[in-house]
Amino acid sequence: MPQAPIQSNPSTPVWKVALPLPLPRLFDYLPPEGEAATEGDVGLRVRVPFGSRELVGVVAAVAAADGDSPDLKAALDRLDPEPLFQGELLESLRWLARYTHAPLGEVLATALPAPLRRGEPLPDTHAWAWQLTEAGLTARERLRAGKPRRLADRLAAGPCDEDLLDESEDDWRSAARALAKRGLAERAAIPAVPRAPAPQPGPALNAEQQAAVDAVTAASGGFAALLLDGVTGSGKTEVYLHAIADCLARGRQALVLVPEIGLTPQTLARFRARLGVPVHALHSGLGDGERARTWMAFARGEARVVVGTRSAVFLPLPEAGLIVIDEEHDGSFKQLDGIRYHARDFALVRGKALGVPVLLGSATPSLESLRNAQAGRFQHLRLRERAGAAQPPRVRVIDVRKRPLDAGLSPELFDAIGHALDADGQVLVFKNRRGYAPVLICHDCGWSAQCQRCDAPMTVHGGGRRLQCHHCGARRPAPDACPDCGGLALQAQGAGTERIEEALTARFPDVPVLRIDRGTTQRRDALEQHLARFGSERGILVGTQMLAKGHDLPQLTLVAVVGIDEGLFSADFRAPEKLAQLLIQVAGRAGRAQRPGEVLLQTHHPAHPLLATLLAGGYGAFADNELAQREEAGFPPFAHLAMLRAEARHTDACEAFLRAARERLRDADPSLELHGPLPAPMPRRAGYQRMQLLLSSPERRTLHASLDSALPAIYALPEARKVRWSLDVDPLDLY
DNA sequence: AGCACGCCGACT
DNA sequence: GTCGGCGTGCTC
Repeated sequence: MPQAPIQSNPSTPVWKVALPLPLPRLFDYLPPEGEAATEGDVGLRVRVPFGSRELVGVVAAVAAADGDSPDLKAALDRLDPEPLFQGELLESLRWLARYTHAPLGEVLATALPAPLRRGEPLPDTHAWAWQLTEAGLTARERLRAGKPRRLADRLAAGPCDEDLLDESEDDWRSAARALAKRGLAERAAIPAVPRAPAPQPGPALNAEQQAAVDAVTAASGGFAALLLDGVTGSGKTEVYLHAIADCLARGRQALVLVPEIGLTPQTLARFRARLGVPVHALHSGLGDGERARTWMAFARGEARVVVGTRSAVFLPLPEAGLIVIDEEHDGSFKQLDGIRYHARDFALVRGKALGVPVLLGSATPSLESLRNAQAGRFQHLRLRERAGAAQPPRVRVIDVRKRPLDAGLSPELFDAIGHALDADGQVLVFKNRRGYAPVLICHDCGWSAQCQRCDAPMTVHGGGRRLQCHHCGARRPAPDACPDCGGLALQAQGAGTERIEEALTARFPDVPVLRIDRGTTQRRDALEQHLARFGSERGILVGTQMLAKGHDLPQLTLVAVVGIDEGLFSADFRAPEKLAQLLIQVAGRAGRAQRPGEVLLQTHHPAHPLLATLLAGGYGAFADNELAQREEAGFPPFAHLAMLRAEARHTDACEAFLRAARERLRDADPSLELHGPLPAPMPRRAGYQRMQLLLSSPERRTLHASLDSALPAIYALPEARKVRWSLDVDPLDLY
């Protein structure tokens, strides 16, 4: 039925609703008939008519309607009795919308689990308990000895929480089913109440760890940013666990953010075993329902600890006590599409608003964080000692110039691998390129296999039989003959993990070789399973990024890193930082236990300053040097960047939009540095042409002020409707 | 972002 | 003669 427009009194307050649309404004609605809009409605989820459809939005403000807005429609529904977004979270999300220059409605939608975003009712977060029935109470003593009897005996003392059963009884579920089938026991919903923590003691802390824990404890009760800068194996996690245990003991909630590959069953098990309270996990592998339940359990103050990836930074924390960001330098904290937020930076904003300490840990801190520590904004805590008896690995550079290579591996490397295997050690060969080979070329005419939809060569897979584009996912069989000259001299050029695996298998036929990359290891827990099967026998692991951290491999005695030369000469100003972090992280995998480890770096540029600095002075020396260079060149953290990107079928539409946008920005602030429009480093991707305009300013405020004043005009550009455009504040890649 | 309205090609 | 292509305009 069409909604009749209702004439409203211009001074009556209305709902200003943030809707999940790429439009930078709020929409006015009257509350449903018979209801009044009050200040207490701010943060409420509401269902509203919008054009010919219905949307779920959030009341962002209650105020008089805009004078010039058309006749108002009434909202259809209040979705919750109380506002879902309240207090600190709502204010921090408003900050995020301003900072990313994104519409508030899109930011709020991003912060919600999908079912709540769709307007579904709030999920139950009741805990479940088991109890004996009347029949069970009388029949218990007649039960035969066994698991059901043991469970019944336990329940005779009173109802028992499933979480507690999980911790103390194995296989209680089948016992419970058996009892339930005979009507002796039943499952009942009970209110979820945070349990008093029962922490288990861990290993004794060394002096540096204790000092770090003390610093966090001393900071509790107010905001503080603490950078825990600790070499690999120095026991950062122990510091987190102590700080979290202290937070729990004060009756407060703790949020732990970890990179995508850091959230393993092992990590969770360690947290659970030590903290003695339920530890919630939050990551993309979870179902929608579970994510929504976790969100609500935190909103209701029932849940205490969460270990989660990027999006966990949006959890409500009404009783917050501590935020931890592990591997704070990791790029996966930055979202690359939709709302382009950085979870580490947003966590700092939330910590400040909540008045709780934020602990950022890394063996290889980002240059941004090191700069903040130098400037006194972060407390700098250092862990220099490796915990236990572990020795730092020896690092050796292999000069491969003029050496014959097999799959990119030098004879010296094969020898070193052979020796390590002879000593019953495990070997890791790290190559940051998956597939068989990065390109297929014709040795007769020079043709190479390019993706039809991207400006990129196709990667060779399947031992040379298939071609795959790593940018758009296109696949096709490799041709038998050159499509250009018809010749049969097609060659896979270069080497990826697959080809290295092949070469190693050929060279060491009696040794297991396991390849780990996104091709072999899609699922979250597959890495664990593969490594478990690999065991602690002698063998070779070949892999990408995925192997740089996470799982402990105590038998690893040799780590070889090949293919670092691209990183030494990349155009990306962050390439040296990424490479240094990668080398340190990978090297950290060697010799984590009693056996001393060795790291081999294979390169054509053994005298490169990055390697020299890193080897002589470690990550700290590299970082000092790199910060000086960034300052010299006017790059972050000494300048502040934003990237305006546009994509369209035709490049002229992109260019027209970015030129017009540049004029608006120039008008807003003549001092703003503008670079472009330029073609993106890969100009065509999945059939779309892409261009970009880089904004840079030494002052963050200047950058944001210019964007604030120019963006309304940019939204309104006629050229804007012919492209897909986006703004990325603090871009990580200039791509 | 959707979705409707609106003017030009190959089909029952 | 219609179904449908996606250009463009709007959404309280």
